[in-house]
Amino acid sequence: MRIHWHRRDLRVADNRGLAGDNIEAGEGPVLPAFVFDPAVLAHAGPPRVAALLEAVSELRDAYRERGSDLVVARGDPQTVLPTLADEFGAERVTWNRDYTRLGRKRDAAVREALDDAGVERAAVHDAVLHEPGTIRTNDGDPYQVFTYFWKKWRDREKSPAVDAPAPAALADVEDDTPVPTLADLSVDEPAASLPTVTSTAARERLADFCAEDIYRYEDRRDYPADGCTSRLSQHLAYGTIGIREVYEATEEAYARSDSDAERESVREFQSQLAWREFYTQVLWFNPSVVTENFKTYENPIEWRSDPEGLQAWKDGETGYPIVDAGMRQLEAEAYMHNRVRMIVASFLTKDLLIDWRKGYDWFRKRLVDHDTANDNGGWQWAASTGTDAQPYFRIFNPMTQGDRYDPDAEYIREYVPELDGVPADAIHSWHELDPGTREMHAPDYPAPIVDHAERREAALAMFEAARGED
DNA sequence: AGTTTTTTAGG
DNA sequence: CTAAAAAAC
Repeated sequence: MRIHWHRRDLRVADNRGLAGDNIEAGEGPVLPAFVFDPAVLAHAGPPRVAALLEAVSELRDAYRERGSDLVVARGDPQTVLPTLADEFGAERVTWNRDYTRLGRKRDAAVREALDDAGVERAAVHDAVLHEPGTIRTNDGDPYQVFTYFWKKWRDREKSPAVDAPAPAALADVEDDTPVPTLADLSVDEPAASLPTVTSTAARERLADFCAEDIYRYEDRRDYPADGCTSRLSQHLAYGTIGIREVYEATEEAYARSDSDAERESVREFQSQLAWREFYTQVLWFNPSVVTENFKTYENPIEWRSDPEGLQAWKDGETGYPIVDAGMRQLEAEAYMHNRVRMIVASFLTKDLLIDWRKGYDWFRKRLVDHDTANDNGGWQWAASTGTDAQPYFRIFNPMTQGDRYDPDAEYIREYVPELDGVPADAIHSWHELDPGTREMHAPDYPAPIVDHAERREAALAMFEAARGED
């Protein structure tokens, strides 16, 4: 018997480790298991733990429908897994590889514990189409620039989705250990209304997206009021859908297109999948990026300490409407539109001049779809500390961005009720209205807490100093 | 995956 | 004079 240890691959279909793809999977049935690891849970906020519980419950249902069960345990995996192997007489444990620093440390400890217990084990690449290290520059180095990575990624052959294991391949077991509740795990009920994070929801979403919105994606993905993005991020974060299945659906959409514009739009979406894998390989080769700048400047960057500014940012009370709308969407839905993520990240780092780590930590606790590689890559990009760091090109003007991507202020008004009924042109020129006019339009909405033009200069000076120039 | 300033074109 | 394009940062 083999145990498949589920982590961020909470599905039965298109699961390479579960299917025993490309590994010596051994004889006998597969016993699926999930371990609630306090160290991992401590790292997540309520939205992510709630989503995890939902996904694990549905996974268990899927196994029960197949006449098997998901064994649920709690504790440190390095002690739990050898115990489970012993209890069920499993001679082998498999899992899908985790590319984060924390995950790799945990997996190394589990490897050692299983070796000590005389249990065989194998880790499988599953979460990405092209595993870290397989796409390199012609000199053999991992890519640090997306464009060239993308060209190779796009042209390389992809492996197909793998089938769910047949019921006969699964262990005939029953486990009456309940999936823990939030209370069992001492985690608060999330304040946000969360998306459904299950394989069923993921498949529906993928099918819907590929039927229609994928063809508008290129033109409309940056308009947060449009809602034509895939909304697959939480599913990719938990693995409630497999990446090969996602890719195949986009290829089918490509085959159905009847114009170059539609084909380009599908490719544009696929490039977003490639961004995910680009940042995954950046993280794999540079595990310290979770806490350190990817790019080293001559001198340390002199980020400011501004607890009030940070709090206003978190609360969505900065007086910059698009920034506040984004931060309030995060609070309400544990989610934020990607364009707005860039805007609020630029605002924190380039207007408030606050260290990106403060923002990254907030996102990590709040976002239901948090993914270390993506979020860290995004934050370091915005902060000009990541790959392709460009201080001059990465200072967003929050008014211009709002005006350009939410021209009718539809998105802004949805999340900032104080601005309900205020004309779009007043919203987009909020920073230059005189206090009396602001008071007249929206007495409860704050004035801008900083002057963007001034802070833009300060940000440039901060990077000049870091670069060691006068 | 940008913004601001300067230059040029057009009425 | 405005608006679009190009250049600079």
